[in-house]
Amino acid sequence: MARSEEAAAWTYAVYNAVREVPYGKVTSYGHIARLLGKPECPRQVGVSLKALISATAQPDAHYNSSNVPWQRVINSKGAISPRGVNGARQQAAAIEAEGVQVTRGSLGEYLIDFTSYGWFPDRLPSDLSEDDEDDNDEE
DNA sequence: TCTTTGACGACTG
DNA sequence: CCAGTCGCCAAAG
Repeated sequence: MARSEEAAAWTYAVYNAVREVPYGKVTSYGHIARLLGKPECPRQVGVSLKALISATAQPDAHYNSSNVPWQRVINSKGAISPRGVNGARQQAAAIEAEGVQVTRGSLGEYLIDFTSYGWFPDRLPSDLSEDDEDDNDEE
């Protein structure tokens, strides 16, 4: 498959995986990458989420900022990635709205306690269903 | 067309 | 604990 198609497939896979993060829970870019079988590409997860279309621009898009819980993905340090004061603040507000406690670091970072809110399953719930077949080959 | 820059993260010194 | 390196690769300059 062509590179562009692979890129698109990866992006959709990221969106689908993020959709499985439960309400009120958070996970990391790296964990999403690991769940998708590409542990070396946490950065590409960020690239995909960055490309997520805003719900305001396209309310009916199959994937947009309102039907993909992008706010539940933070970095491995348990902090909302800086990227721009506005963006981080916006994400903090969105995740707090789900009841997740967000604290401020000494440098103004938004921190979330993985012990209380982390979601790090070994496999995606949607993949577990395929697992009840007797023989299947993983990816 | 080539170079830089990131919503990252594991590893090294 | 902090800083630098590397893998990855789509966008932006």
